[in-house]
Amino acid sequence: MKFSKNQLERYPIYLKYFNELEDDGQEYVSSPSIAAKLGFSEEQVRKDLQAISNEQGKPKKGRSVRSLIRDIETFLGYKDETKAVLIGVGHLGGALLNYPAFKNMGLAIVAGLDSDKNKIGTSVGGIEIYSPDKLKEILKKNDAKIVVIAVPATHAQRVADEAIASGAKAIWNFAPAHLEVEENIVVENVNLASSLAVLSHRLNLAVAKERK
Amino acid sequence: MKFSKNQLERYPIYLKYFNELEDDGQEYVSSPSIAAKLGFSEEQVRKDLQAISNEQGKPKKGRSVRSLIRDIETFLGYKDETKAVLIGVGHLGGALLNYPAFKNMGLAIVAGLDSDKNKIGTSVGGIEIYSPDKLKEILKKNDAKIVVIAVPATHAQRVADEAIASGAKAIWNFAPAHLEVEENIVVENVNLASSLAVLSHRLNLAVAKERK
DNA sequence: TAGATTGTTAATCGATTAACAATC
DNA sequence: TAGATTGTTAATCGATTAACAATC
Repeated sequence: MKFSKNQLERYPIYLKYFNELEDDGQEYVSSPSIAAKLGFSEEQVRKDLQAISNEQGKPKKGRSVRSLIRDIETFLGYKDETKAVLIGVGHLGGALLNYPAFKNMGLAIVAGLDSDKNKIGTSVGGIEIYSPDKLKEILKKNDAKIVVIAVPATHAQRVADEAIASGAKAIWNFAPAHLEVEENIVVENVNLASSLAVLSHRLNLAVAKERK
Repeated sequence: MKFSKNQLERYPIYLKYFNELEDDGQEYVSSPSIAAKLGFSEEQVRKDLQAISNEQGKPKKGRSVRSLIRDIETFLGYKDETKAVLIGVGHLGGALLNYPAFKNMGLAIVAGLDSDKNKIGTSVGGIEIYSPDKLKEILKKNDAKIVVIAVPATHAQRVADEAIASGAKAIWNFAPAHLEVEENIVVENVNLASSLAVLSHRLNLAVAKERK
């Protein structure tokens, strides 16, 4: 089974919703109701859930909320802790170190790195800050494969190169920069400019439509 | 011409690259070279650029870097300032108020709102913080249509409802929550859980491949 | 039973890729 | 001129949607 980027992005959205349903004490949920709530088509919901669930849905009832939560969490790897190192403890990096939701997603940021001597040795969000030259050591010691990059765009490529040289296999890039990496390295960009481009374009369409 | 989400997301990536080329003094750029650099196909690059550019490309040379920059900036609306109000001046909200790149994208956050009395009246990243009950007034005074939501997930829906009731037409949602809004309201989510899901899945595939 | 919902197979749609003549 | 690159039209591919029998 192959999962497209769009499809993968939907699973955390389902999971969020199912957790709310469970908190409300709801035992079963049907594809049509999920579709209506989340704004997807019901066929898509069925396909998505079939692809990752072990338990069959029950005609007339739907699927067990609890088993869906378990199956999505397993699929997304929320059950086993994945370790990561963050580079760049500026405003954004600091916010990421303080982001409480990561631990529910199985992501543990084990260290923050920053070249600012005033930051080294302090801790942010309960996570210790080290000098960037400790990267290799820290990755190795923790068997961490993910590096989160939150440095200014001008430094992002250099930092990425260093991360890869130090053994990183995946880069979660928050810097507004395109990174060139060898093909066996995974890069996922959180590109606010791209997100804003989508927002602006849709807003313009909506405004134009209203004027009509 | 209709623009897909994916396509819209590519334009800021092109723009970033073209700005680098211009800084290097390069006058023309060809689709094949762009494709090689950014990891897109050359057909896609040609289609994307044709869709938004006024100037034709020149066989054997490519397209004028300067005119591409101008055309993408115009298309993305970077030339005229769009105003927004941010709600939730926590770690993430504070980072957004300090994010310098927004002004290059034509986005001006004119105010931050937070219910914390210790924050009200202070300024973060040069932007003043107000009480949330000032939302309507601030949106109106600035003719702002975009509300940036950076509150905890549990408050996000309520804040979104208030924003819409106060006249917001678009919501840039950084809270890890699915928002239900009327259909004429534009919502763009920056969902770190979704982004991480893509990263993790690809990393798992890459690791599995390596083991083979 | 009737009806809602499932799972599966087929059809559609849209985005991406390929092909190729035109051009500097 | 030869060759690289363009713009455009056609083909392919993959994701989404539709259709429908099976089932509780």
